[in-house]
Formats: sequence, C-alpha cells, structure tokens
Amino acid sequence: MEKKEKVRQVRAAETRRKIVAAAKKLITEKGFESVAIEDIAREAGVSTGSFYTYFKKKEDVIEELNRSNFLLLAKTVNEIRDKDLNERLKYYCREFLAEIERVGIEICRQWIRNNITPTEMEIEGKMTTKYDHDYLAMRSILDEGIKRGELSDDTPIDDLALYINAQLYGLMIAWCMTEGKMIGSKQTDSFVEKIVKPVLMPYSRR
Amino acid sequence: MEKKEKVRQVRAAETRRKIVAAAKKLITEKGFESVAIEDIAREAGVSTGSFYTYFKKKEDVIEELNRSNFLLLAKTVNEIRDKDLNERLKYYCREFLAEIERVGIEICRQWIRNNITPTEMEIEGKMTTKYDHDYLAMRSILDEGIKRGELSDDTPIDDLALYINAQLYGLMIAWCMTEGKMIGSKQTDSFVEKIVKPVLMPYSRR
DNA sequence: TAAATTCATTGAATTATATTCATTCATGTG
DNA sequence: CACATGAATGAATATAATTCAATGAATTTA
Repeated sequence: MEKKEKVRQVRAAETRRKIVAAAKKLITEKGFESVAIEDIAREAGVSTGSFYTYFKKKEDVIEELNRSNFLLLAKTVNEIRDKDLNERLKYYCREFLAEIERVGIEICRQWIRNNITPTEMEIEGKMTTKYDHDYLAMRSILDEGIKRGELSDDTPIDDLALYINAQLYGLMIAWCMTEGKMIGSKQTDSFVEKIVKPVLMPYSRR
Repeated sequence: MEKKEKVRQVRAAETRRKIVAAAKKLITEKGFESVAIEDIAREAGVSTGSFYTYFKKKEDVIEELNRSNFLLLAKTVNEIRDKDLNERLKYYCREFLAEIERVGIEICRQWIRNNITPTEMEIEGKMTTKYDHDYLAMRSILDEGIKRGELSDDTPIDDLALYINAQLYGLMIAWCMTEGKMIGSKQTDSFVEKIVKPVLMPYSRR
C-alpha cells in the first residue's frame, strides 16, 4: 500500500491548520462568543463551508486547540517517572498551570465552558470523557506512588486524584475570573506544599 | 407617600416570579442552552416580549436564580460571628456547597459559564464584579479572625481569601464535570481540615 | 490516456433563536 | 371622566450557525 492521495492530503492538512490558527488568533483576541465562523473563515482565507469539513460544531475547534494540551500532560507524566512523588506532583501541576497561561485566558474560558458538561471523545483510541483524561494522568502519578512504596497500599487514589484535580481546576477558574491576575505556574510549589501534600499526608510513608 | 399602584405592582411581581420559576424548572430539566425564551414564556404563560420586560438578556435570569445564593452567603457570614474561626469556615463552606446542590447541576453550570467572564453588577448598592462578592464574604471571615487574634496581623487575607475560594470553585467545577458524582456538602469538614487549615496554618495563633 | 470517481471547496439558502418594537389595553392620576 | 403610564403582546428583525447542491481538481480505473 503506497501512499497515494498526496496533493489532496497535504492541502487538506494545510487548510485545517489555517483554520485552527485563525480560530486561535481570533478567539484569543476577542473571545469565543465574539468570533463568528465567517470571521474565522475569512481570516483563514477559506469559506465558511470549509470550516464544517473539518469541524462538526463551532465548539469543536477548541478541542483541537487543547488536544496538544492533553498530549503534553500525558507525555509529562511519563517523562518524570524517575523523580520522587513530590517532584512528580510539582512537575505535573506546573505543566498544567503553565499550559493555562500558554493558551491564554479566552481559550481557557471556553475550555472550561465546554468541559463543564462532559462529552465523550476519543483519546488515544479509547472513548473517555474529558475530565477522565486529566484525572487519569493524576491517578497514574499516585498509582506509581503506591508501587514505589511512597504511599500506603490503602491510599484511595481515585478519590484523591479527583480531589487534587479539583483544586487545580479551582486555580484555573480563579485565574479566568480574575482576568489572569491571580495564580500562575510560579505558584506551583506553594500550591503543592499547601494543598496537595496535606491531602496526601495521611497516606505518606516517607 | 402612600403605596398606590397596587394592582400593577403585584401583577408585575407575579409575572416576574412566574418567569423565574419557569426558567428554573426548564433549565434544571434540560440545561440552559436547550431552553429557548419561547419555552420559558410558554411555561410561564406569558409572551416572549414579557421576558424582556424583566430581563435584558437570556443569561440574566440566571443572576436572579443565584441572587438568593449570594444573599444567603452574606447572611451566613453574619450569623456565625460568635463561633471560632474553624467553625466559621466550616459553616461557610458547608453553605456554599449545600447551595450548589440545592440549585442543581444545570443552573450551577450556567452560573460558572456566566462567572468565568466577570461582569459588573450591583450588589447591596455597590458595583462589584461577581467573584468579588464570594471573595468578600470569605475575606470578612478571615478579617474577623485577625480582629479576634485567631490569625496573626500580617496574614495576607486578600491572597488567602482568593485562594480558598478558588478551592471551593474547584469543587464546584469538579461537581459539574462529574455530573454531580463527586463532592458535596458532606465532605465539607474534610475539605476544611485538608485544604483550608493547611493554608492558614502558617498564620494561625491558636 | 481518457473516463469515472472521489473529495475538498464554495457560498447561497436554510434554520434557529435571541432581541426589538409598534400597538394594545388595563391601571393609575388629577 | 380624560389623560398618562407601564405592562403585555407577538409579529418583525437581526444575527449567526449550519446545511447542501454544485463545482472542479486530484485520484483511480480501465
């Protein structure tokens, strides 16, 4: 099976990229609600219909903008296997908060809006709900903690992962509500010290 | 100045109440986006135009549904003046989480969507942004803590109030994301013990 | 190579709602 | 009673999102 369909495929990918880039630019500037499909299409130099070749709904373009986010987080968890629990948590939280800053406030806002009502989506081949993915990343850090004896065997990792993630979401929402005035990746260490460690303390073995 | 305008006033109030009740019912059932003004009007037995006699925008009806929330929280803070700091915090957090459960998941979702982008609104005569209000309630609890010597004078109450509130929002958003499966007012005590107290520990005097 | 097929692209048409507004009518005022 | 006011109405308007039939370039087939 040789790769045929060369020109079409390349152009389609290019069109998609242009649409995503245009959406990112405009949404970052003006906010999701204020940007019409027509605006995105014009900015990308395509027609409105083309948008719908690549995205079912207007909101779906946000998923595209945050897919890199998810991939990054998943990757992050693997990269830090060798560090101890505390370091792994810090690293993860820092990446999470850094990503928030990276995508910017308007995209972050829309991400929350989309995710408040969880929808099924395909991540790495499996159908999961969005929050599951963050949740699973955090869960795997804690799980690893048990395997290494950093946490006791009876640590309720499901609850704790959900709980700790909730705290991260809290920072994210506070960040959006205060127009980015509060909390960023710089506060990660204090977040982990004050919020995450106390939650884990009862189960900590070191 | 006698109260004239009796019938009109009463009927107007009644119409408003019917609209709010209809909105609450339908939004709770089907979610904000799925409910059209026409649906609300029909349910309330009025015309679509009447909706706009009482609300500028569709979203404004959510404010109405949550005004009681804010008033309750403000009232709560005053009711618990005699308790110690820890009890006051627990009481406040419990009411906050209880309110989330009370209004239900769909209204809560829309409340977050509205509040992520803070808008100015009049609360008790002053223009404030929405998040300010929750924030001020929490701030006044901590402030009282300093006055009573429960917290040291140099406690950064602005930062801490914002921070602790962020954690409450985190629970709220997690609650919405997990379809109400996680976290409720029952977990308040553990929330305060694990999350709030550790944050305040460095400044605690008792 | 020519004919048939596929598929991205287009933009006008459709659809769905939110919002406005001229009109009507019941209530309040002098 | 006669005029003024404000609430209620619902058809008209406005704004976007979404659909879809037509087009033609790229690809496949014979």
